[in-house]
Amino acid sequence: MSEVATLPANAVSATQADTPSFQPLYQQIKSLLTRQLESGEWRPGESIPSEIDLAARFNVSQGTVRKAIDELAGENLLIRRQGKGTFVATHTETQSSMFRFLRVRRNDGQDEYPASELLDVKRARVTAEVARSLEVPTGEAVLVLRRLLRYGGVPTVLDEITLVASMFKGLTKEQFDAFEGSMYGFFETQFGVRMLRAEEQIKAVSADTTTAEALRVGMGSPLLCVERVAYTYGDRPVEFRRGLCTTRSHHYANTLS
Amino acid sequence: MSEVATLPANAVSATQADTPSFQPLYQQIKSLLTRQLESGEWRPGESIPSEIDLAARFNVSQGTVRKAIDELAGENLLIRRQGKGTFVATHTETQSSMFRFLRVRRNDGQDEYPASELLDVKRARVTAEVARSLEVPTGEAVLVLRRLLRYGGVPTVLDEITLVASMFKGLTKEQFDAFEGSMYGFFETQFGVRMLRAEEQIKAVSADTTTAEALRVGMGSPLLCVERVAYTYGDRPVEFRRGLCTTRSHHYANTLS
DNA sequence: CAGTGGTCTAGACCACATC
DNA sequence: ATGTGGTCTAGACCACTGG
Repeated sequence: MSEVATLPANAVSATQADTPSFQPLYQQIKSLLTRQLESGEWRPGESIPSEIDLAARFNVSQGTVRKAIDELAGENLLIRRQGKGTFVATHTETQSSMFRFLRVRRNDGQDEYPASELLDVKRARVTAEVARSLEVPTGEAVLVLRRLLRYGGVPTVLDEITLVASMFKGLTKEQFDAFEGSMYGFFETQFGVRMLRAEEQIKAVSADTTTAEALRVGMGSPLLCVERVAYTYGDRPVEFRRGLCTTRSHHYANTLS
Repeated sequence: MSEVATLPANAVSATQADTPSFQPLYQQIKSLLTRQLESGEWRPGESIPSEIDLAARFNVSQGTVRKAIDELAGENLLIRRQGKGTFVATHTETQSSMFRFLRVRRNDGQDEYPASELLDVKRARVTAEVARSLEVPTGEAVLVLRRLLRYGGVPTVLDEITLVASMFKGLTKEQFDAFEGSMYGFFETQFGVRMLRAEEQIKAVSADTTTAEALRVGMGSPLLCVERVAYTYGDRPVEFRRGLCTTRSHHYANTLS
């Protein structure tokens, strides 16, 4: 009972009839696991302890741990692999995990992953509008990356990415170019910043001169404007991104259910 | 044991070591429930039997039924309500259930549901392109509805909706106008066609003359073009929709996770 | 083979809604 | 008070993985 440091000494018992705001045991376990994930107790790609281990640590039944892990897996924080274990999700492993947040697809339905070219990295002060999205004071120091995605060599998406500078200390173009893998994989391994969730707002706009040139389309051509705010643990926003996307041979794909 | 007609006499036992393709019991229960939903055994909005009832009917434990229902609820086919029961999902009940598939939001973040105006209903033959999406032969008889969505009186989305005629026999503009509620609610109650899932492809286009007029924007203005294929039970496509959307004061919202 | 996650059971009790 | 879904347990066994 007193053997494990991570045991939740303050865990409420399963029965708590008079508690005004009832929280199930498995939710508490989930919170504990989330906190440990956030603190970096287990690195991305590593396995967490087995369900039986955790059940013993937390002094609950396996089924309760199971339900907590089920939810975390449903939120893509963990990945279950039968026979092997439960692993911390990462943006670095498979192609599909690297492009989990990319919704741009070919019109003919074939799978194709784009090549990314970082155009430049600049230090700047955040504008009022973006500051609101990032929940930081206006004028906060930020990094602004510009990036081009090419599908089969064809320039298709021009991204402008704003990051809170304090979380990405020392980020340079050279460091980025030396990295193999996706941008979120880069953030994860180099800065320990894990993108868990994002909200996107899509509009239609006309290409301005410089964008038209970069994407090789006519001035004034219609483009998708995809604005994204990406969040890490605790719903903390850490990235604002505005992507301009040609839809000659690609589209933005979404599933409703 | 022999009292209930719906009992699955052919349910495999829980253990089946040598079966090449193993299917868990709860998946079989899920299939049975899905079939009964599809057959209209329980109407949208009605409650299905309690977990205990179903467990007895199917001769399995309550936990197994629970897991089956959990998945169906996760797929939005059923809705659980603690203390009351489990209900067949519907597009007719609450505001939010009526607009479950609508992703157009105000830029300022306020909630607002649009007013719908059906412009016309026409009989036609399906084009090759749409036929492919609907998985019917080219030239199949279809209904084509045109509709305008207004947010706060401002025309914002112009939809052209193609339906396989054989599933919507007798649909007229008058019948539609007499109906209170959303379009999918109309389809559900009048024709028994339930939209369960949809895939959307989004592009940016320039407004043509007639669209510009309907949406009160300049000729050539950039618009979102949202193409949707909606599916009913068994992943059967039953609707193709092309929406043209102004994004002056609205946007298309999406969550990535 | 041992260890992991995945399924299934039976039973107890809790929270919520309704009568 | 009763019936519903929701939580939790303890234990058994299955399917998958890797040494």
